[in-house]
Amino acid sequence: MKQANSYSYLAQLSNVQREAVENIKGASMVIAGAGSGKTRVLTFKIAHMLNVGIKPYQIMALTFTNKAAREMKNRIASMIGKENAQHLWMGTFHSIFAKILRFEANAINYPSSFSIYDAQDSKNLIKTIVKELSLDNKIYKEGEVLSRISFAKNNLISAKAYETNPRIRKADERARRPEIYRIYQLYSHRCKAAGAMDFDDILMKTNLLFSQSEEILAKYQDKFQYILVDEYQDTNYSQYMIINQLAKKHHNICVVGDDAQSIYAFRGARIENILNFKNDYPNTKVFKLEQNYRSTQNIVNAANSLINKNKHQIKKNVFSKNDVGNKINILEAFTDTEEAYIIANAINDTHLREHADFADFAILYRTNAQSRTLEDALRKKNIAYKIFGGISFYQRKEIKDLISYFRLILNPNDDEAFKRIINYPKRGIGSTTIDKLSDIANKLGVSLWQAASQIGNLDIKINGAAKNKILDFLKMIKNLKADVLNEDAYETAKKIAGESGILKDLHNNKSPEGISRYENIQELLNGIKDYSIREQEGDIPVNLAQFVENVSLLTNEDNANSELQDCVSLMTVHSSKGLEFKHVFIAGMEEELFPSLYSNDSQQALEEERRLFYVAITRAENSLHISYARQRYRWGKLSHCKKSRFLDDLNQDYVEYSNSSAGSYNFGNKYYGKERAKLNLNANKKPNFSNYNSNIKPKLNPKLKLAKKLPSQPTSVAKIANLDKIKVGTMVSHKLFGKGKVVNIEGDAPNTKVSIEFENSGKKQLLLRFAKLTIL
DNA sequence: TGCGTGCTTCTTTTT
DNA sequence: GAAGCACGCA
Repeated sequence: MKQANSYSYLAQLSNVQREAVENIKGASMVIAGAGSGKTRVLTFKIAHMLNVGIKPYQIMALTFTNKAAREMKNRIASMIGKENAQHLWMGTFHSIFAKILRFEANAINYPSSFSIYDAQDSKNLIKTIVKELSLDNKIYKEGEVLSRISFAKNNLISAKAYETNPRIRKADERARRPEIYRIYQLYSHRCKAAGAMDFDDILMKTNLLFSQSEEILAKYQDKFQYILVDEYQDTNYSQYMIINQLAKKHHNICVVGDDAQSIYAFRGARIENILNFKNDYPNTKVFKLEQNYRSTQNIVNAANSLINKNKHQIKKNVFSKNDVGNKINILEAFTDTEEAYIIANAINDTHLREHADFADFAILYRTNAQSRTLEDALRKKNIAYKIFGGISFYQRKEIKDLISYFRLILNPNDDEAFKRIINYPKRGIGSTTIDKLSDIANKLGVSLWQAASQIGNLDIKINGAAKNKILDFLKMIKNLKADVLNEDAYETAKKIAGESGILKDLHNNKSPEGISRYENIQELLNGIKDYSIREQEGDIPVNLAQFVENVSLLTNEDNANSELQDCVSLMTVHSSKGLEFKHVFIAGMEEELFPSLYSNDSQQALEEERRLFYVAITRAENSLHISYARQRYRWGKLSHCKKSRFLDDLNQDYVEYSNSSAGSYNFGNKYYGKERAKLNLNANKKPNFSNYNSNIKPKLNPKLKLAKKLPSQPTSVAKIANLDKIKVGTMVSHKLFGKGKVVNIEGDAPNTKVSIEFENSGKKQLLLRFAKLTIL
């Protein structure tokens, strides 16, 4: 044990922070207001625990993202040395317990190489089940069924318990979805047969494991004598029970959180977990961190005035002793495009005037779809940016395809992976053959792989050609399987990408998206290389299995483009949790967007949205700009918007309004002035959008490598070049229908419908958005 | 069996 | 805006 004077780091903490850090034994709860140094307390506490002689492998620290875990680990390593920090059990609930489940897989009758189904896999499976049960897929929408199943799992309700629970069944009947229990049952069976778990299973099976075997539970209770949980307000019942069981023996548990920042109820998070913690552990010591070290007084005060409108909360007095700072700027723009331009300009101006780094800026929004307009504006200004979240790298088609090869090789029973790649790249195994194969598999109660393996022995109505093609496919997978466990991950992955034909297929595709997909595959391979270098311990190379086990649990934040250093961050408010920026812009502060349309029906949902806004505001250190647009392009249509009610919740002493027409807005008006002229906008006049063309693409700076976007839908000739040239009477030609004459045009772009009298096939009405027309 | 086109539908947040 | 589906042709 070290001498007291070696704890000099404790001097860097405030009194309360220090007390919380030094309280190691027993149950404790740290209620940490936004910006109060919560992460600091956690890192110092863990470092301190190690310093007083607790072994790193006795500590389990659960964080909300892998990135948070990694950063914390690094900070601890810099305080007490890498050696110790490495052996901490630190990560998300999902990654830590997946690790344990792989180790104990036997006990719950799973292969230790079980696959993890992501949301897309789960939805696909549900879709096939709904079809098989001949249910109406309009009533049993896969997303809704999945969230119902997810709700059950997060509350530890098994398929059997679901069936026999009258209250749940009634609720389903009232919602006119009485058959969900059957889908749930089949879904569970299929996952089991495929050796797969979905996200919620990881937590549920952990509970199962612990309740099933006292021996195993005791083992982990004794192993993890000290448990720390970050973001405790966002844990659900299933997570709560895991923690509860593990801590039952030694009672050394420390939870950290802020009820005001609970924003994941939609995922089953229970704010009560934090409100009731004291009931579970009567001797709990509570530490309240109330001083905000992050933001100016104006920002903190405004945030307080907002959150005070919520009824459900632990009363706290969050305060700041920083500068008063500027008032919060609230801007009204005419359109979403203009809003984006103003933000881009503001960032550029502040960058030039105050020499602020671009990395000091963040633009936050409620929905991922909003990023598009903002991106366009930033690109037009040549401002580098990176997007967190959105379609994550690992969700891309080509990436999922390659990873499905990995998954199938490691776990041949993985049906979702099997279906994905059996005919990609094209091998002439079409849907008819796959349907037949699924039928067989279902009848025998086995996986597709097993059904396919027996294809030679059975009297099956799959013709010779298809049979041979399937056998070839099986052979290829088996060959690749041979060296997967021994060789180094990168080499194996490269081999698979080559031999599966994926690389060749993408290489042959010279369209922009084909090229970008090829690049993405290369990026994944490089990522695997980086991963194995990072994770390697000693001389043993990291094999592919280790990579794949983790890849499904990587979060959006984990793969943010790391090459780009000095760039503006774009993300949803949800992803911004735990981060801070000098200058924050919150865009799209409009009714039905923020608060979301879906939160209208309940007070609870509205309060969660308000907490979400609170989280957004409290990300800002120095300056905060909130904006809303009067009109916005949404779902392909320009629609009117109303200012968000939350803006009126803010105490008006701390805010300052401006609007883009006043001309006094101090961010320079070069750009939006021009835009306005084009739009024919005027403060006193109703805006006229007849000249508004949302299809103008910004000129891109080719030198800037920016976040990749998915290819959009094919753009038609008419849409880009000839829209204004098509009038009644114009002669056009269509690939399918031949020559014709325009006889009528109705509706505004992009929903313009044209009626054309074709010489051969008569009158047809086409939607200009899709129709490819050549003007003659 | 594969592929292109046209059309419908549903629009939140994420481990 | 984008995914999914149906249809019809090769």
